[in-house]
Amino acid sequence: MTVETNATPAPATPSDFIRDIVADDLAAGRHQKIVTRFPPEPNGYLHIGHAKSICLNFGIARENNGTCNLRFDDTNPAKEELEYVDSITTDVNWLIAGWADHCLGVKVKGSHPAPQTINGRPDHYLASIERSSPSSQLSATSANVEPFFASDYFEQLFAYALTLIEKGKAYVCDLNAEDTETYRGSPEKPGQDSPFRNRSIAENLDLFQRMRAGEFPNGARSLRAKIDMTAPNMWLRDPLLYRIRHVAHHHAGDKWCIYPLYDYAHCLSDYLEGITHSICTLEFVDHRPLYDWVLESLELPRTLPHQYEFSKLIPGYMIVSKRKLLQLVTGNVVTGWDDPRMPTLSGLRRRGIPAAALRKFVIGAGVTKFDALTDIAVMEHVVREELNSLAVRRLGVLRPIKIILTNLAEGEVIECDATNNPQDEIPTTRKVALTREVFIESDDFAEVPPPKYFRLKPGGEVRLKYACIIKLDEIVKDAAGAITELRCTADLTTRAGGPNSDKKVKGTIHWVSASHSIAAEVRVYDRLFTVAEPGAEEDFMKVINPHSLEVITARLESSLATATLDERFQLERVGYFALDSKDSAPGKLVFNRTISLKDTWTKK
RNA sequence: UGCUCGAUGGUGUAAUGGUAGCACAAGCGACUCUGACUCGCUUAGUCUAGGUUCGAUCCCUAGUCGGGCAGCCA
Repeated sequence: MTVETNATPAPATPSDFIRDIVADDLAAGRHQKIVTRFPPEPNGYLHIGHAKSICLNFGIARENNGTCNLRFDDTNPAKEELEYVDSITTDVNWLIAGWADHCLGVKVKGSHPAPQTINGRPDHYLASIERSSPSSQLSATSANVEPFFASDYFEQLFAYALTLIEKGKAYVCDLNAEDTETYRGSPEKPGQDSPFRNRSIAENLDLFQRMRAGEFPNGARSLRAKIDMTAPNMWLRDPLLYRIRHVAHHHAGDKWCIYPLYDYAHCLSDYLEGITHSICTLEFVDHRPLYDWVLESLELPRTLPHQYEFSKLIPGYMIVSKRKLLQLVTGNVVTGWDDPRMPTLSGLRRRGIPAAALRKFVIGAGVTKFDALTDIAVMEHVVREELNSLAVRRLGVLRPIKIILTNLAEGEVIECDATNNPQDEIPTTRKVALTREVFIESDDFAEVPPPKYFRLKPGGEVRLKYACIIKLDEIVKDAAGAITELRCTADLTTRAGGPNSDKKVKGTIHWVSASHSIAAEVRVYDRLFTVAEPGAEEDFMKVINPHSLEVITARLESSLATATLDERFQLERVGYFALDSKDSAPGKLVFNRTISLKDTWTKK
């Protein structure tokens, strides 16, 4: 055995203040198994901010051999829809696939918290399905399996409310919304007790049962926690627990006309599922005392979950507010929630961004309590990094300009070997056809070149990648003076294997044969906003980038005709591309540019 | 100004009483049949003032600046 070296290997897993707490709890034996949860409300699409929460909760679960439940926090039927349940389920499955899907907590379809006895005391509990083996496949969409729903706990939540009333810790209040607000006071001024605060337990019990029975109209009464109307923390001034809403619920059906509020339902949902660490964003810090109050007031028999808060992710040049995102959709700034320019998971996926890259980005951003604006360059970096090893190289010209290789005969075809991915350990090749007429990128030619221009210029030479070096002889223009074609000579001795294959030229450019290529629609995206912090703008609609989408008809090497949706391509020297999942069809291909290649020249 | 959370290079994030490290960005260079990738180098930081201590990014006090909270939303 050797003594330990000074070398400190990079930690295999990230470390942050929440993971430290989890590690401490485990070390202290406070929990046998770590259970976290990702609890979206199904009232919209998941976005990149949720990705951070997903990766934190699932990350902690997988690092500790635990479970992370997918739970819909569906306590407000007025705002929620089944469509969102489905899209969220799809997005979560996509993001964790191959990474933490073995930690996904789901339940038997239709199951509810079951009664049990703990130390002689009654209890209710709903565990996630135990996997037969760590690798057994289970997804939220498997047969007879479903995610958790807070609405599955309505019956149990109601029973807990009765208990609270019996303990004198909750009361039915007849104040309307406006008066409730008035009585609550303000941060600097203490509130006043509701005139209904001291109703008898019997009357509260009766009234609450009748609320459930549907005897009262919306807003007529509410169930409130009896805490302290003078508390400095506004959330402790007798917060509402239940409100009357005569509407059907997307998951619970039309069984209920009273619905619990977040602060009451969330902590108890965590408890019922045996959550150990309930992780949310900073705006809930003020709610934590209430979270604890509800659980402690009920004197529950099992170990209580605890809430921890972290700072949400704010990526530069993006907006992550459901309301504003909705404005982009309804205002037709984008084509929908899954528009490839959107920061939604469905948009990012459609754009071609691999889930692994997104994970690397949000995990790399770290977990703190500091309101940080994350540089979008970091995301661009991880996307390129991921795609660099993933994407096969292809030749494609976005904005073609025609070249005539005057020393090649019409119909002559020279086959060239092109590397599919130089990053592979053993790179493979394919054939691309060189013919008399080819297209090159119009950027790769300059009649009046700027300084240090390596590409094609009058009298200059350049290499057509995988083919040979060509020399520009003549620029042909039409009557109006516009360039119609460039006439060049191909030096076939510079082909791979040829006598002059080692000849060096400064520039190597991409190209496609005019006859052996296909036309395809390419959508080139840029950031949606012109400022780093559009969310901080007085009107974010005024800083929308008018050039966020450019639709181009490109010429691509013919092998791309059989491209499939799950493939990723690098058009050499241009960028990374993926087929559009919605608009592309065989014979009418539509590619999305996921991201350009890093360009350290044109920006100078 | 009631409660509450926070402040480390340009950006994000480590270091918990003992050498301020990493990533991205930026700059320079090498390599190159992708001006990509890769590799090397460089620039650049502990909000302020006191205190405790041999020693403070870390602990204490005060201040400054910034965030969050007064839905029958989550």
